[in-house]
Amino acid sequence: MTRYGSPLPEKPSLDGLEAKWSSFWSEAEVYRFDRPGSRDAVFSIDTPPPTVSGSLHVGHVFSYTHTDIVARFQRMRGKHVFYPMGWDDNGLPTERRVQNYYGVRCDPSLPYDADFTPPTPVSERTGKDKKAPAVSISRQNFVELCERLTTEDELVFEELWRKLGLSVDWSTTYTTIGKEAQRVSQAAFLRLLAHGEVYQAEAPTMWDVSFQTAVANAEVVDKEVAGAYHRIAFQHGAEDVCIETTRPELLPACVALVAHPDDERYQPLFGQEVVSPLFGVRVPVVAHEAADPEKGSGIAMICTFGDMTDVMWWREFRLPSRTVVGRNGRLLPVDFAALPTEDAARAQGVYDQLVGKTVHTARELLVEELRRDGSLIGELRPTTRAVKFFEKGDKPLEIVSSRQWFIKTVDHREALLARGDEIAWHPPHMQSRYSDWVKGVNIDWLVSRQRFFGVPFPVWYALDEAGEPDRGEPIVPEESTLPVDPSSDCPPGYTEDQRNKPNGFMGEPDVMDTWATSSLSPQLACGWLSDPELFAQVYPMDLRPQAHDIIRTWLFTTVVRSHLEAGTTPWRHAALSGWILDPDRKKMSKSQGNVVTPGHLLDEYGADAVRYWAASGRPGTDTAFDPQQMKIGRRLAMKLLNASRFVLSLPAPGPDAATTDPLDRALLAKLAQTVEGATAALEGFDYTSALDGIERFFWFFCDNYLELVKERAYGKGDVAGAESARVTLRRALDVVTRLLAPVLPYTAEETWSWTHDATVHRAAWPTVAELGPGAGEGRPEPADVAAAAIAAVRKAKSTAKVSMRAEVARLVVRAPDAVLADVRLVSEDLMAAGKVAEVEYRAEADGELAVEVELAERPDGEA
RNA sequence: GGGCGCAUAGCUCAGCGGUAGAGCGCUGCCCUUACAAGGCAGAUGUCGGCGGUUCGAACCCGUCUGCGCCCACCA
Repeated sequence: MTRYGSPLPEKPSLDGLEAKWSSFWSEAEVYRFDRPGSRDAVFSIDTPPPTVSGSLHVGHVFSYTHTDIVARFQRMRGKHVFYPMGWDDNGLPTERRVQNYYGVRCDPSLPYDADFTPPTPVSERTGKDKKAPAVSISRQNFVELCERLTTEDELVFEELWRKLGLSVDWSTTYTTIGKEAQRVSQAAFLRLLAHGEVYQAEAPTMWDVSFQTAVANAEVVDKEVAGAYHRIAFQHGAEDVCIETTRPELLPACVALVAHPDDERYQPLFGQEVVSPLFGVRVPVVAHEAADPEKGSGIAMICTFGDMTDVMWWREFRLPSRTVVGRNGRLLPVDFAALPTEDAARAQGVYDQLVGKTVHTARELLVEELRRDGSLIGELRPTTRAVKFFEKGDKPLEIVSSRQWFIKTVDHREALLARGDEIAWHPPHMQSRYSDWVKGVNIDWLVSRQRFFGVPFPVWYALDEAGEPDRGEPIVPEESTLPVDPSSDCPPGYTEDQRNKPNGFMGEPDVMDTWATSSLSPQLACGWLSDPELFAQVYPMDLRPQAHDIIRTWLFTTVVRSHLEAGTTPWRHAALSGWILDPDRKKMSKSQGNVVTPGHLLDEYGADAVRYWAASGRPGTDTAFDPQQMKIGRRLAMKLLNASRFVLSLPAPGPDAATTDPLDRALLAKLAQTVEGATAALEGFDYTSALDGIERFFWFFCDNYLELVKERAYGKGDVAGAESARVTLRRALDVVTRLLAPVLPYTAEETWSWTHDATVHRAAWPTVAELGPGAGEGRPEPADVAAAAIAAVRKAKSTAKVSMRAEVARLVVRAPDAVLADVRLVSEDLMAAGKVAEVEYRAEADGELAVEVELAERPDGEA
């Protein structure tokens, strides 16, 4: 169906509108982005690419609707709206989904199997197959499975988005793992490398032992974990020096003790050595301001590494490295003969039973030994403490020394802070979230991950005669050859048979973190490398909509990349949406199991009703999930259908019809105010206030105006009056339909199609000027007094428990002269609508409009 | 410990210097020729506490309390 327009139905219905109009929009390319040739005519949106690792939930529906309302408004204002959709199919979430979905795991040591058939998805298996162990597959097979599943998932997502009515141009989608994403990520990386903005370093970094990868500071979250203080005695001559620790298993990693320089208890020890229990290792006692006399016993172990404070002390005091926790979270072998120990044999004996054990087990074993040894003093003191976790992980992070790639951020802190001032934040207080984070940046952005499904770093290393890589001078490809995979592609000047051979080369095994790619979403979406003409017209972008919890990750890193690559902010506006809370006011999230899936909501209430609910959540404000609000939205949509049908079924006004009646003019004055208010609100991304004003007008239009002018519009009075009512009804309806179109795109399209030849979503946004001369300066008061008077009549009838059709013998209207004058202007409509026989006017010196209603006696004698 | 936000009718929230608002829910009435998955009407509040500024404060300032989020510390 590509022809627009449909007949006025007998009984309008909301059912089936989504199917009808979404296919029309698609076939007619209603939302296609056409290049205008100039940046000024464009409104471009950096849509958040949803993670394709499961299903969309109602929170997505919520925030994406907000953006769509803005997009539709801007389009109607005449902007060429660049509104692409990305799919974030890169990285760990996808890996995890593929593992669970197919029951596979990646083993990089396996060779590629070209004839590999994907296993039956776990969810479709029956009987004992359900519990079959995971199948090991090669890295390339694994990556192919990731690509296959994300492609399927993306189709499901797109279908839902279309049903919700997002006005995305579906020909402008991008992914974060596809060829173009790889090319853009690698090219941006190489340019940073050339400018010295990215570097690699061997350093202690936070490490997830389950995923066995380094993680970035921004991805770290605190969780409260139960633990206990262990009081452990070190020996100093004949005396004990007691420390308290929640991590006794790090005792063999202890390289020093530290106390505050002013702490008199420990001042005699500074510069001396103490001896650790069980292991007999001599460690120095040092003084540092950061040591807190109030915590524990006031003197602490410095271990390699318990936390980032340890790292700081280790660096400042140039302490040795005694690594005990390995990358898999298990204890590594340690050779005590190489350490300054009093009794290497005993130390080795104690320690060897811990090797290969998890941190948890090692702790229990070591505590037993300490107790037996008598160096565990007193009882354990239970405590809860915040422990750092990878936000997607479920085991505490360890700090592991490893070689990683970093993008410089610390050096640019001031500049990045200033970039924040160039962005308009909605709501404004969200800027402080950004500023606080930037001010606190104290380590560079760690972008490498020791994983499989990600964008590879496009570098190789030459190997010397001993087979050792020269990391100082990485071999890089020409930008034109990107993307490359150094694990299968050969660097320039080498042949494949030199791979991993002395005097040959090796590929960089790491991949980039997801954020290293998604931080380039503006570059990806706007065709940075592939389409310079497009890029010039849409970048920097107008709007970044996103949730406030990823300001420190996505928003921050995007600003970093734009700053370093283009010397600009990526967008002019950032609109931060809130979360969806369940009825208990908890954040709705998958892990909590309180997620409501949007599919059935759309079926039950209709897309417009769901959108209406979404529009009730202000920018940046967490909003409760509320089906009741969807019912109201549905009622509004029904009202639009019915009111439209009614107005359009009245006799059409003639070509010379004009708004002449005072009530009609007052209505247009009211509408002019509504248009002004809604336009200003939407320009400031305040779709909630806009909708509030529009809705208020629309209900006034239906409940009061429509009822008041009904009789006149039927043609029961003079011709001029009837024509004025008919033309005003149509004009107001036409305008209010366009005002509602961004929120209720399906319903508005349906009613619009009854009288127009082209989609409402490309129609011009209403202006005050089109309401005719004088509407902008017109007085809405006559409409307000008419509404107040008719309300008084209704109230009287309601109180008397009679039908609204009951006759009124007399109205007595008391008000100051100016108000009475307005009432006189609308008296004929008032009398017709209220079935009033006579109106009496009594002038008062001041005070409000007061209306007395005298009901007519009924023929049967009852009042 | 620092920062940000929030506290208004039973619920969800708007109002942000001039007589307390909306919707839902609740109660009552009405099958009124657009609409019964409707319509009309009604009741409901020391606007978190305490001070201050002001002719006047839900609104501005200070302070306290409670809730949420972010950051830091986490021996």
